Amino acid sequence: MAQQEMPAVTFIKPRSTGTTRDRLLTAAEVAILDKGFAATSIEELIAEVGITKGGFFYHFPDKNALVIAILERHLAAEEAWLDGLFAQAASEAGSDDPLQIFLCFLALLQAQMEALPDVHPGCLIAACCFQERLFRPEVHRLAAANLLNWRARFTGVLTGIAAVHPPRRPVEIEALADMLVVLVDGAIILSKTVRQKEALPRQIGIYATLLRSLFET
Amino acid sequence: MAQQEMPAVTFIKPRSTGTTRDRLLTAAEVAILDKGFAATSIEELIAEVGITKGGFFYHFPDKNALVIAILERHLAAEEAWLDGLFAQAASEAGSDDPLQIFLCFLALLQAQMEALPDVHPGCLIAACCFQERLFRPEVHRLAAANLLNWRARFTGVLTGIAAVHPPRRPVEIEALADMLVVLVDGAIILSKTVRQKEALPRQIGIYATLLRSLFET
DNA sequence: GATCTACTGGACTCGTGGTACAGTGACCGT
DNA sequence: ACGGTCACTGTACCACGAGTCCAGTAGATC
Repeated sequence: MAQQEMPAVTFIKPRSTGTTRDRLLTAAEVAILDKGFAATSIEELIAEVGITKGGFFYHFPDKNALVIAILERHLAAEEAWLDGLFAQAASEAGSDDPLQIFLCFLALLQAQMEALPDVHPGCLIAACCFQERLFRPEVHRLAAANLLNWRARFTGVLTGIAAVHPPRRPVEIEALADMLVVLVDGAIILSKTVRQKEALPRQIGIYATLLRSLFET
Repeated sequence: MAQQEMPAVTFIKPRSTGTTRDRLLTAAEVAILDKGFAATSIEELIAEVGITKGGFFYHFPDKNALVIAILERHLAAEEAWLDGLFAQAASEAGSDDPLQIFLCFLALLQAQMEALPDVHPGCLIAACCFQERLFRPEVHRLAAANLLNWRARFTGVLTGIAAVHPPRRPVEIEALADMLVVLVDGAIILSKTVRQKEALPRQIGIYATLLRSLFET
């Protein structure tokens, strides 16, 4: 059955950088953020990476598994990035005051978002959120774990701040922690939709202002 | 070609309420919010409404046109709903102070979100945002117009407030207006993802607190 | 030399979007 | 009573993408 022509033209193109699996993940992540999960076809991914369909299904049992792998890789990277930003803020704040350190963190975050060349590419978690039934529960669990992680992180920081600087008005610390996450996700939607990349850094800035208004003496 | 059996069994089932087109829109809106656009098949919609594929394409040239129609209907309804809430707030505030009226509006909004039986079904605009390439530019334009409308509305209100109550700290009024929209969209993502319906009303509440912190004397 | 890994290549099924078009029952104006 | 329009039905058909199956194979490892 198999025709005997061109049997040995394998591995001509350079494997470029990273493993095939990793390059698939990267190509898929970019494509999903750009145009959504459903609009991203496996055929387009394998064309970009330079493998065949069989090769794709060798790595991932289905499209869902691909999303799960992307999310796992993304969450780890984000964790490291957040740790780095916090460490940098702690060293640059020039103070031990948790409020000053957090404000410094927010300024760093804002600066990074401002430095993006284009509107923020989007939030994987949000993208998953609106595709629910396309995914297995595992995807949902990963997304939830990520948001709860942010919540826990910022709740800890804000609790520390409130202990030193009693808030001017009673606030639920956890809701205030959620607010930053919510603001980032919401601002990504806004900036993508109205095509204004300033929207995201502006929201971070205003969050800092409101924190000052609430905690600073 | 056409077989002559069962020719006249048409219109047996009651047309239920509303036009077929409207019932299609409603079914599609619910399904899209529930599981996303891509996961919503035309076949499933026509089965629910009780028409055939030909009937669907009689009303809409394609799936995109369906989304556009849903968005248009939704935007009009939302406009009316916002007008109603503002009017109710103005009459219930017991004051001419724009800040008090806006705080009353926020309280009403919060109460409505609290009263939802389940997590908020989701934001059509956000759902569209993460499906970009599946849609024609028209869809994107409608979504952007909607967000800009909210922005204009709240910017007007907040400008009026700032004129009477000079803010404690300098803030960009427009960013503060965006913040409410951003908070609502972001909180919908949060509440859907971690399955906590309180997240949305809590964010509205905290927005009100922060406004007080900023504007109240 | 045997085995394992990471694929290739091709054939096939199924679901869904979308096209095309002839027919038809109910209603509406004349 | 007649013609036309509206709102569909019913059927047939194409394209495309997900996913399955599997035999073969180049290169590295033991």
